Amino acid sequence: MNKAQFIEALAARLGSDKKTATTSLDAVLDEIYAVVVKGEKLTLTGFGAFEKRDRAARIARNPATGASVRVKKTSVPAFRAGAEFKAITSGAKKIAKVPAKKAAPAAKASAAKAPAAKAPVAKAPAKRVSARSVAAKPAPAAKARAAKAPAKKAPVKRAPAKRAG
Amino acid sequence: MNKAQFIEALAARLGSDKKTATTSLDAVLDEIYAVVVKGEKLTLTGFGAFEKRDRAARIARNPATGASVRVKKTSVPAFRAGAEFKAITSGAKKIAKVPAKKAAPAAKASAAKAPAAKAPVAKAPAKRVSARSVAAKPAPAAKARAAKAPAKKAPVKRAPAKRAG
DNA sequence: GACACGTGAACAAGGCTCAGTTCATCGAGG
DNA sequence: CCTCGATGAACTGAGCCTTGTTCACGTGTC
Repeated sequence: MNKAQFIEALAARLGSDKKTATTSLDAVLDEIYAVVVKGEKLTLTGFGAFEKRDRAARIARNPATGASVRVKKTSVPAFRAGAEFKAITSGAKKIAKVPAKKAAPAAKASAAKAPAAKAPVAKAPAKRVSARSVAAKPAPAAKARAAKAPAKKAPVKRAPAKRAG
Repeated sequence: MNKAQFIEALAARLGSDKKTATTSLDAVLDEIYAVVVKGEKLTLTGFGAFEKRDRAARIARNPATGASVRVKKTSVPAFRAGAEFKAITSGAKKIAKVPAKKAAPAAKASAAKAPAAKAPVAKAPAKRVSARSVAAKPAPAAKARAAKAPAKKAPVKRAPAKRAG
C-alpha cells in the first residue's frame, strides 16, 4: 500500500475527504520528523517509539565491489514497535475493525471494551500468574533478586550511551 | 515526548482542538495497524515503510539467567525509515518549520519550494552527476553492467520471500 | 501530465537489536 | 483520580539489518 491508498483508507476511517486525510497524515508525519530531529524520543504507547540513534564512524563495505568505504559518524531514525503493535502483528491480539467514522466511536467503544479486551487479557495474566507463583515459591527467588541489585550498581559502559536518548 | 504532548503539538500544527488531533493520530495509527496486520507493506514515500516480518522459530536466551528458551515462529512489525527521514535526521536536509495551521499552508508552500528544496537538491545531484560521469567513462563500467544483468536473472531464494510482502 | 526523486534488488561483512524475566515507574484511558 | 498495562533497564549470544552503488520502475507533487 502506498501513500495515496493509505489516504483513502484514512479518509474512510475519519469520515472525511481525502484532502483532510492528507493534511492529517502529513501533520502526523511532519511532527514525528520534528520530534526526532530535535533528538527527542517520541513514545506512542502501544504503537512504538521513534527516536534518533547515533552511529559511530566505521568502515563499511560496498557489497557489490567489496570495496571498503569510510562512513562518517551520523544519526539515523529508528522505530521500535510497542507491545500492542507486536501483539496484533503476531496475532496474539486482535484489532477492532473500524469502517467509517460514524460507526467508529460506537463500534470502537463497545468492541474495545467487551470482546477484544477481555479475551487477550484473560490469556496474558494467566501466564504471568503462573510465572509469579513459581517465582514466589522457592528460595532461589530471593537469591536471584539479591544478585540483581548489585548488578545494577555496577558501571556499565553501555548504559550512558542509551540514557542520552 | 509522550502521546499527550504529541497531540498538543499536532493540534497546533493542524490548528485544531486536541480532540480532533487525537482522532487524527489514532486513525493514522489504527490504519497502520490494519495494513500491517493484513500482511501488507505500507510505504509512505520519504518517511518510511511499515511491514510485517516473519521470524522463524529459534532457541533464544534469557540473558539474565542464561537459560535457553524456545521461541516459536512469529511475526513482528518492522519499520524502515525512508530517504527523507534519514536525510533530515542526519542533518543533510532541513525540515520546514510549521508553527500553526493558519501559517502552515502559506509557509509550507513557500518554504518547501524556495529555500529548503533548492539547497539540498543542489547538493544531491552534484554527487550523482559525478558518479555517473565516472561510471560512464571507463570500459569496466560496461563489464559491471554485463555481470549485473545475469545476476538478476539468477534464481534468488530470498527474492520470493520478500515479494510476498 | 511531467518531472524529480524514492524505492527495491543484489552483493559481503560488521554492527546492532532483541529474546525472557523482574521490578519500579510512568502513561493512558475511563 | 484510579487502575491497569506499557516501558525501560540489566543480563548474553544469535540472528537480522545496514552500509554503497547502479539501474529501472513507480510514486508523489506541482
